[in-house]
Amino acid sequence: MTASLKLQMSDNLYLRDPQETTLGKNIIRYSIKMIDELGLEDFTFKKLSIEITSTEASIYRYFENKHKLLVYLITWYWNWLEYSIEFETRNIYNPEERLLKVLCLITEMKGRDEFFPDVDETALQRIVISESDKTYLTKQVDSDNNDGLFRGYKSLCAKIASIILEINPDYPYSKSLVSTALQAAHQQLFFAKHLPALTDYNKRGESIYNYNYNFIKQMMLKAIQH
Amino acid sequence: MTASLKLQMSDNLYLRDPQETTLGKNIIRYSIKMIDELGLEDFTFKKLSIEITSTEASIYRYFENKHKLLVYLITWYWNWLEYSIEFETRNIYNPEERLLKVLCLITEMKGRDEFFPDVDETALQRIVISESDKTYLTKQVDSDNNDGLFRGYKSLCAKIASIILEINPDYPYSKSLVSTALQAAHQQLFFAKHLPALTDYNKRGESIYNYNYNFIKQMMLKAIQH
DNA sequence: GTTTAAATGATAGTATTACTATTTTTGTGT
DNA sequence: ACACAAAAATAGTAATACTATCATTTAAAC
Repeated sequence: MTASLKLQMSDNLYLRDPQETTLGKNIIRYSIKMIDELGLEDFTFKKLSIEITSTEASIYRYFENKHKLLVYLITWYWNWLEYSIEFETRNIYNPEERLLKVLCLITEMKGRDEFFPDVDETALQRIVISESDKTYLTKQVDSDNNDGLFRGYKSLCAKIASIILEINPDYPYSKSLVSTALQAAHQQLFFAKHLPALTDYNKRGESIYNYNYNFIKQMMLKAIQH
Repeated sequence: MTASLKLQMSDNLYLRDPQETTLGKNIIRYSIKMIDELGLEDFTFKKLSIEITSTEASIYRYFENKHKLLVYLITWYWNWLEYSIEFETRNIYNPEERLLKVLCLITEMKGRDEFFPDVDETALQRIVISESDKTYLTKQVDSDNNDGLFRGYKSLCAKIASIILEINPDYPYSKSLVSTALQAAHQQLFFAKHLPALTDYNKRGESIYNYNYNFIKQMMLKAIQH
């Protein structure tokens, strides 16, 4: 059995649900591929429509614009991460242990998850690394936030922050620490690849993912210790 | 005496030095104003040229494109920060004390620096908060890096990292910690304002700047302690 | 199996963006 | 008064980010 799952995406993220139709699934699949390859700025609905032999107008029926599509993809990733955390920390009752598992999930390189055959998680992780900040670094952030576009990210942060509070209920910066760590998890990967002077990663021996895990683990555990 | 200073900007950041001419200074002054008001995506050379009653073509003689102009502005800010660190930590010989001073400089709200009358540092700080990541989160990051566009940021990070190593020469993540902290210093301000669910800042009492200082101080000092 | 409605495709059009090119004007130094 | 560089004026192009209209395919409902 290879059951396939579907993440429930909140309906403010699209005009028409892309998980419901072939065209919609194509939009998701190929937008991931193309944003990964071209970068967000060079990616256009026009190019996507050619790639999937459809039309711009059809894509606009699913997503208001490129920005909304990006938010959708990134949110999918956060929802997927939160789901894997849920899944992988089942039956771990010790909060320290659970936190370590979470850190592992946050910092590891993602492979394909066969439960979600329509999404290339590896490519999507690369997109998250280089494009996710652009979802909120805009002038319309407040209105987007009002529309609930960032609920996925907030929910993920809240979940991890709650583990921290289990470990140390007096730690006053749980949410700040989590949002900082999540950011660092991606930023350090980007830096290691493109601006290595901004990290201490040194290829000999360790993998970058391992380096990153250790860096963030050390930072977080020290920060929250009594 | 109100001497005015000029930060030496490396010449790969522009086509014609904007600090040399009235038009150049206008480009700097009004691009800061307009990017702050409109956001990077809605800011165009066309609009800027109208604001300063000049032409697009004239602006293009100073900067290859909008992206390069942004990199210039952000680099100016990093250079200015590094210069203020130099200035403000003179005669502080204790590295812990120096680090605290640096953290203060990184997290405080910037007012106008009368030594640089052409730059509105307060507006520029807001731009750094919401736009600085966009300097490197592009597909051309490697070629930009090759052209030396990120030297200012690297130099700032290296300087702060060296203080950390003075405090604890065995700490293996000095540069990662600094790049993470610098990022957090801006990100948390942004979140506090626009996505407060991602921080623990709670308006009662403390200012956001103070909150942020304390958060980052706690995180860094714990991380580097023996 | 036909009707009907929804989804998609085809086509066209617009304002704006991100430039490049050329030519004229202005201002400055000698 | 002349030379020269900087800037302004003007024009033009390909691409982007849409919107609108209408025809066609498809799928669901009766």
